[in-house]
Amino acid sequence: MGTITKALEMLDHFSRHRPELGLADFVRLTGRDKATVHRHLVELAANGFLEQDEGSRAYRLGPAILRLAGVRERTHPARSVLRPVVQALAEELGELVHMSILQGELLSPLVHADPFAHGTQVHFDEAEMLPLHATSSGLAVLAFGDPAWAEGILAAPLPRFTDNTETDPARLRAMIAATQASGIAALDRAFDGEVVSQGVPVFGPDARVFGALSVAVPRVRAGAAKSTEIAAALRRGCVVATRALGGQVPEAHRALWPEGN
Amino acid sequence: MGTITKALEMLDHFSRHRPELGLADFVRLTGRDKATVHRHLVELAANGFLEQDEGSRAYRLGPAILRLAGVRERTHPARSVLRPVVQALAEELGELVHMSILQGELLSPLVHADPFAHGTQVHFDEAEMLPLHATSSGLAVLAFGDPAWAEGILAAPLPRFTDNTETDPARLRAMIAATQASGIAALDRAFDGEVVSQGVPVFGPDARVFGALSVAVPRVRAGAAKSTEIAAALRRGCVVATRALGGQVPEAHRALWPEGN
DNA sequence: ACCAGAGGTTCAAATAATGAACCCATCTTA
DNA sequence: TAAGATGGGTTCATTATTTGAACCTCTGGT
Repeated sequence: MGTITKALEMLDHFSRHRPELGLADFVRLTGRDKATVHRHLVELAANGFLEQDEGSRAYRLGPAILRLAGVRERTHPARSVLRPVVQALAEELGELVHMSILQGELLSPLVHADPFAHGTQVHFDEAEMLPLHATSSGLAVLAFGDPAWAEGILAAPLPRFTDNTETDPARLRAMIAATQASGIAALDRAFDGEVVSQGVPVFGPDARVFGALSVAVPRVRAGAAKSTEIAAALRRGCVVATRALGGQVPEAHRALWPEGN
Repeated sequence: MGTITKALEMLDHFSRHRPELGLADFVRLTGRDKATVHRHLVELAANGFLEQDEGSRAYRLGPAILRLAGVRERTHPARSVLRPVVQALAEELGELVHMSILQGELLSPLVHADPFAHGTQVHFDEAEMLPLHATSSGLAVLAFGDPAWAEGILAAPLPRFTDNTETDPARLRAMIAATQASGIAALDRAFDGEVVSQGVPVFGPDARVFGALSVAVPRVRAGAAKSTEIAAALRRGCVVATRALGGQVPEAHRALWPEGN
């Protein structure tokens, strides 16, 4: 392992619950010699990747990271980063794939790709906001977002879009539980009367739900084999999209969407 | 220079105008051997600090940076990072110092510190939004923000707060020019009839104005000596605050607020 | 007055970084 | 189409940088 990697890996030890770490903490966490660790810390700090608290001498993430993140966001915004991911999935599956981000109590479509591989296609409007309880994307977000927040959504009156739209909180809770168990949300004609869809959550920094990735198939083409194929692709997609955003899958759920790497 | 620094400095070559760089570009920019540069690039990419375009093989800033920036923002938000800067300035000068951030066409106070060193104090309300044309903070932002945007502000009717509030666009343009030349905005009783103030801009990522740092003094204590002292402190403050935010002073104006380092 | 644990430093020994030369594409241009 | 130029990437002996045991100093607890 190169010196650069050793130094950069130290940055990974910071998190919401560990905002500051001292020299001794790093020695424990890395298992490396104190002198080595100290030199790495000093060098990271000299470059602004860490800064040291005057009083406690503890280290925290530095401002240089903010600057670089600003550059990345301006030059490669989430949308342009996710587009190739969505397109690759769509081409692989031959079906419509879309990525939406959570905004308040609705999902806002960010990118979609339709391979036009078949005669019948799913209609998708990027300007239309998606409800949480009636789409597979939404179900995925409800299942892996903050539970108290999800309860709040279920508590409000829920609109019905088709005969298959579920609006009963108790049954929705069961569907959320099933999604939490499998890692994949699946809905049959709940929003559009001709569409069957599956979705996975996508996580942002600090392992919070950022949005969802979903595949929508015309009912006429849906089937067990196709469903299995899509689920497998989405499991990968969850990890790829999360990684592209600099996000991370919550530790507790990591087994649901195995790391390809 | 350590290996870590060599690798990290490569990240600094990315900017809005240079979102992607190839191996040969880095060789030119760093002057180092191609093999060395390549190994550094690979190691940075392996840690997610860079990612490589499949097609062009060029490198761009990677998602790991976003993740770390998210952690830093959650654990050390701008306000808490700037508080010690503002407090140190206030104690050094014995006067009220505040930092405000630009929100639309007004400045929103973020932190302030009052050393209570004298009998007469400046009244400061953190809940009150500050106008751009009548405060030194605002003048600083107008002077170093986007010129077209600043013109738009001057084009609208401007409220008058005291007898000294300047509302004439032509005269305001002259004051902006003076601020651009000196690097310090100064106003005498333009917003509060008893207060004299000076301000400097603070820049965020990508060298755009983020807000302003300002010192307000009761008119009765104002004077040439004090004004000079404050200006010197603010020149430093601009650089310190900008750096704390991960921002950068625009290249063209760097001489106005010399780097302490 | 002592000990434990923190941050930080030193210098010989050893490991990891280095760079000249090389390979293989693709793209220009003669 | 052949020769040259440019770009990405790799190899391996040489070299220089990183490494870690021991040491220093300070603070807080008992």
